Amino acid sequence: MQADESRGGRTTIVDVAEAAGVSRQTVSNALNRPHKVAPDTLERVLREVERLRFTPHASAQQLRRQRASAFGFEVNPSGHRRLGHILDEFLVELTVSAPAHASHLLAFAPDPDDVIAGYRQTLASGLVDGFVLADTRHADPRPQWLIEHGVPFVSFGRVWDRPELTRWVDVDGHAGVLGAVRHLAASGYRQIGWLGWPSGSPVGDDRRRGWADGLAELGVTGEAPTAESVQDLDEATGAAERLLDRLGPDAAIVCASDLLALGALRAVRNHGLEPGRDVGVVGFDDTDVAAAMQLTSVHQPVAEAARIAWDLLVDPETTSAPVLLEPTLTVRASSVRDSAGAGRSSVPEPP
Amino acid sequence: MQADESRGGRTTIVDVAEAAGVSRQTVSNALNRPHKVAPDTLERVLREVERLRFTPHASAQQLRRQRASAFGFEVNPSGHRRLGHILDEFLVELTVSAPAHASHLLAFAPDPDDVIAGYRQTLASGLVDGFVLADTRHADPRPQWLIEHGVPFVSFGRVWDRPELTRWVDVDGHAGVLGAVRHLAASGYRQIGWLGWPSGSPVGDDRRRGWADGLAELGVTGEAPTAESVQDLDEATGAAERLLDRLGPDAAIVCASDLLALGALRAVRNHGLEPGRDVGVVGFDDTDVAAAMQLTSVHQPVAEAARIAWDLLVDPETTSAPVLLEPTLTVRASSVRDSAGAGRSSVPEPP
DNA sequence: TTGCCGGTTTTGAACGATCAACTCGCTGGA
DNA sequence: TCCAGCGAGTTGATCGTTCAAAACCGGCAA
Repeated sequence: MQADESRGGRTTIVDVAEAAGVSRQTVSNALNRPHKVAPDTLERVLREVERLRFTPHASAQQLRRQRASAFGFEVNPSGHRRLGHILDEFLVELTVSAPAHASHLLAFAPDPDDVIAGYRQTLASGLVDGFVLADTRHADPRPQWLIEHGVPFVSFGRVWDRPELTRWVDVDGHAGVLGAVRHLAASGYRQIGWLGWPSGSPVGDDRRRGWADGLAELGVTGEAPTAESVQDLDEATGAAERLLDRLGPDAAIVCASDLLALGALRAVRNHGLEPGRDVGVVGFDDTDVAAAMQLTSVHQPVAEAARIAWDLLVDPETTSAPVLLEPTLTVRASSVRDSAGAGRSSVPEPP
Repeated sequence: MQADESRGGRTTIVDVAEAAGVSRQTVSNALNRPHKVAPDTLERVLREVERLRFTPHASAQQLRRQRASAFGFEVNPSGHRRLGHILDEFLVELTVSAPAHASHLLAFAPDPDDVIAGYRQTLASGLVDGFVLADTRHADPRPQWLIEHGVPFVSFGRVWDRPELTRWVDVDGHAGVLGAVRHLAASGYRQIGWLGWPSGSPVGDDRRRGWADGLAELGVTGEAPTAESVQDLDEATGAAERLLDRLGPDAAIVCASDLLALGALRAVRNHGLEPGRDVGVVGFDDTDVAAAMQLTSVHQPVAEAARIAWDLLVDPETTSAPVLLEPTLTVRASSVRDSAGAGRSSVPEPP
C-alpha cells in the first residue's frame, strides 16, 4: 500500500518526511516549531502526519531532549490506607489533566523502609523529571531531599515544616470547617462541639482552628466541648459518646474526618437520638461512606487541585504563589433538623 | 572527586566502563547477561556500578530495545465512579508488583468518546508495550481491537464475550457468593434471599448463580425470593424492603454488591429489625463502606490478582491458563446472630 | 558582478543504551 | 603443523528524535 512503511514496523519521522518530500528536521520543526516552517510546507507536512497517523516515539524524544515530560507519584500498598480515597481520586484527576500539559504520570511504589531510595531510583532512571507529593507527613524527609538535589516537585498539601516553600496546592481545612460551623448555626443547632484527632497533626490542628474561629464568630466564649480520638471507629464512637454527655439539647458535632463522624453517628444512635433531627453531625472528605450514610461532609475540590498542581509543576513561572482552595459543604440528612420521612432522606445524593 | 562525572550531568554506562577499565558493552553484559562476563571482571564492574550509583537511562534502553517494559492502565474521571474502590486498589497493587517484573505502569485517561483512540495513541508513542484491562464491559471494544493489532494485554475480569481468550485473572464471584450462603446457613439463618442487579450483567449473573447453587446444595427447592435493583442506594433500599416482606423469620439477604447490601441494611432497620440478630446481610467487595457498617462482605484478593496479571503479561509462556481466584468472606456483625455487646460492635444504623 | 541578508531547509552529530559482528588468545583434534 | 572452536572482550552501527550549524536561495544594495 504505502511505500512509507517499507522499513517495517512503526511509522517514523523519516516516513513522514519522505511522504511530504522534505527532510526529517522539517517534519520535526513542523510539529515543534511551526513558525519556522513556510506555510505551504507546514500544511503539506501536517497532512502527511495526519494521514500516516504519525506519533513521535516518546523514548527517542526523551533521550534527545533529556527530559521525560513525566512526573512520579508515590502510591502505597494497602497497609496505611485510610478511610476514604482522596488520594486515589487525586491520582485519577492528575492523570486526566496530564495530557493538557503534554506530560504523563508514573505511579511508583517505593520501599517503605527507604522511601528516598525509591525517589532517587525513579529519578535516576530518567523516567521522570520530578514528583508530585501527596500526604505530606510531619517531618517528611522528601521535600528536604528534593530541594537539595534540585528536583522539581509540587505538593498536594502544605509542606508544613518549611513555610518558605511556595510550590504547593492545598485545600483550606480551616475554611471548610468554619463553613460547616456557620451552616450548623444557620440550621438552628445551638451548641457545636468538636471531635478531632489528638493535637500535633498539622492538618487536624488546622481544621480544629476553623471550628474554634467559627465559634468565636458566633460569639461563643469560654470553653466549648471537644473530644479526641485517633482514626479508629470504635475509639471514635467512645469519644463521641463522652462528648455527647457534655452537650446540651440541639447540639451538633463537627468532626475532623468522615471516620470520626461515623463514630459520632453511632454514638448518637446509642444515645437513642437521631442524627440530624436531634444532633447534627458533619464529617470531612465527602467519601463514599459519607454519601452512603447521608452524612453532611466537607468536600475537597480534588480535580481543581490536580489541575493547579500541573500548572505549578510545568509552568512554574506563571503560577508561583501557593494556592489554597476553598472546599464546599455537601449537605445531607445528618445536618438537617426537620428530617421529614426519616430514613429515606430528602437530600439528593451525588452519584 | 570522581573523574567519571567529568562529562557533566548524569552517570552513564561509559563512566562506569572507564572506572572499571572495560568497554561499555562489558558493563552492559555485566548487568544484563552476567554469565557472559568473567567472574572477576563481573565483580569489578558491579562494584563500580554500586559505587557510582549507576542507573541505566530508561529511555535509551527503550529506544534501542524497541520495548518500553511498561504497560498502560486506563483510569476514568470521577463520573462513572462506583461505590468502593476495587479498581483503585488494583491499580495500587499493580504498581507495587511492577518492579518484580522489571516493568512499570503508566496510568492514562482516554477520551470517553473514543476510548480506542486513547489506546492507539498511547501505544503508538512507544510508552507502553501493552495494557492491563479492568472493568471489562459487555460488548467491550477493547479486547477486539487489541487482538486485531497484536497488542499484548491481560484483563482483570473475564473477557466475557470471547471465551476463547485465556489471558485473564478474575475472582470467582460464584464461589464467593456460594461461600456466603454456606456461612449464613451454618450461622443458623433459615431462609436466604438474593438482592442482585437486573440480569444481563455477566458479573451479576455469575454471582447470582453462586447463590442459586448454594441453595441447591442446602436442599432448597422451588422458587426462592429474589429482588433486583440497579446500583443506587434508594432503589436498593426499596427493593430490599419488598424482598423482606416475602421472607420469613431468621432470614438473610445475600447481595451482589456492598451498595445493595447497604440498601438492605437500611430496609432491615426500616422494618424495625436489627441486622445480624434478626436478618443476616452479606455484601460483595469488602469496601470501606462494608468495614464502616460492620457489614459481612466477600473480599477479593486484589494483590494476588495483580501479581498474576503481571505474570500473564510478562511471562506469557509460563502461565498460560486463565486464573480464577477464590475470594474470602470477611465476617462482621451483619451476619452474626447473637450480637452480644449490642450497640458497640453491632451494625450502626443508617439515617 | 559581488556580497550580504533573512528566511527556509538540509546535513551531521548526539542523546545512552544494546545488537551484531569482529578480534584476540588459547586449546585440542586431524 | 594447521586451523576450527570457544570464551572473553571490543568496536561499529543503530534505535528515532532534536540540536547546532551549514547550505541554499532569491533579492537587493554596493
